[in-house]
Amino acid sequence: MSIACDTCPVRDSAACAVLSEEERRALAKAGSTRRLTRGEVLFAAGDEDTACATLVSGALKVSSYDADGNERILALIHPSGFIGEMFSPFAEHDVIALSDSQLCVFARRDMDAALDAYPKLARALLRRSQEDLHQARNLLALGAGRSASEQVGALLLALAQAASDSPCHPRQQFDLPMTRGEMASMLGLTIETVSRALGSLEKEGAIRRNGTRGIELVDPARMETGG
Amino acid sequence: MSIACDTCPVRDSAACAVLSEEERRALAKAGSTRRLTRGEVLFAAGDEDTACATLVSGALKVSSYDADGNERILALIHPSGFIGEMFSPFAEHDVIALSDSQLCVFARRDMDAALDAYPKLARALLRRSQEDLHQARNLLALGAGRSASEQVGALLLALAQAASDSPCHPRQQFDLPMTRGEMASMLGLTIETVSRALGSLEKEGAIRRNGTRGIELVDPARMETGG
DNA sequence: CGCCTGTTTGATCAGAGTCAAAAAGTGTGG
DNA sequence: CCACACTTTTTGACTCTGATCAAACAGGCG
Repeated sequence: MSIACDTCPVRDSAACAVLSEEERRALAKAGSTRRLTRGEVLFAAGDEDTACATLVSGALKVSSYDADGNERILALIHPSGFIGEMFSPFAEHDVIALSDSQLCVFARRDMDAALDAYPKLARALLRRSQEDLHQARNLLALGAGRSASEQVGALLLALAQAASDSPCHPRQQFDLPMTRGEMASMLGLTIETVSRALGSLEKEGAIRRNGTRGIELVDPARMETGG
Repeated sequence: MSIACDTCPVRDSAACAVLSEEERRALAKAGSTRRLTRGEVLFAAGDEDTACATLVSGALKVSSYDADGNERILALIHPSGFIGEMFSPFAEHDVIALSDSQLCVFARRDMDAALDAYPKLARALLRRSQEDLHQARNLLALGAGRSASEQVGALLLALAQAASDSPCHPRQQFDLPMTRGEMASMLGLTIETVSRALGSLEKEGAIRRNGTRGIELVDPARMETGG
């Protein structure tokens, strides 16, 4: 099924943006759109019918689970992000919708052919992959030495950044795209600790809360010296 | 200065292995070899004269530093690994030799041209980049929920894996390529905790130690249920 | 309204951090 | 080869942050 590239909200920022109109149309023929509701699984770890996708709207999480079944969130995927195994014979991690999402999905075989046909595309994906790598490493660095409150503060900053339209200024008011439990499993903390951290950040005036999900950044600098 | 690809120990496993003899020779003309001794800095965070390199022998670490100057190791690079910024205008993290190392270095401009000239190379680098991404995420997952001893055990397993010639069996006897402090900063622990963890792993018969650096895996299964 | 899920708050506990000092390696020059 | 200085590792005693257990609270939705 063909995709409406003309009205695609990420047509200028996704990997396929490097293609010409004609090339893009050809690629779109091979792809199909898919909608997910919150909690739906896009890929499950171990899947062998590997595919890949560009996220058009919504948000995804990449998760793994420890021996006791506790989730650990390894990455968030935002619109225009690319996800999926191009080389491993099976999916390494679960990919699940954090909110209702819309994707542009390709069979691996077709994406493989596209890589051969359009060298520009391979380069664009390489670029994305390296950015993802930096994100993953930044998430690693985020945990280093910092206290629980500092970690939560840093996560809020990152989420504010992701919620922003402009590429370098965070939004000062936004809604959390995830539950406390999901924040906890991104940081390796517990729900209670995250909740307390948000409480103390608010008490010392770094943020203001609006209901359970609404966040307003009041004094971002103060979050990095968290109590 | 041209490189002796004919005798290169990673000629079949590095990214350039996908090139033909002739293509490889042409690429080698643009590269130069470099030797580093333990502790030498290959790239420093913020560097603008970005370059990239394939590691021929030895080992590298990718590090960042928190506000107090404490190191956090984000990744290890092993022979045939590729390192360097291809797209970011400056280096994001420090890259430092863990042991005496030998590299094959390319100016970004030349590597860029090579990507255009040899689409196969772009694909090979994409593959490597995705593998690095998985490594980084696995390192993230490694910290989840586990106790200090379990984390140290898992790190030993990963290092045994890396020290092995065969791609899927860990070596049961090997030398640690890093100090206790470096192990600690990979895991976000302290030197003392790492030392104690090694002590208890030995006491309960999971490993045997040979001097400060020598490790023998006795009962790998037991490490994952660490005490 | 009552049920269910998600969040907050409180009290207690344990694992890892910190500070301090002894022990084991490593390298140097006599 | 040994004596010495220096670094790295180990061990010990104590502290503190964040996990755990438990219960109250808030919001959605049938």
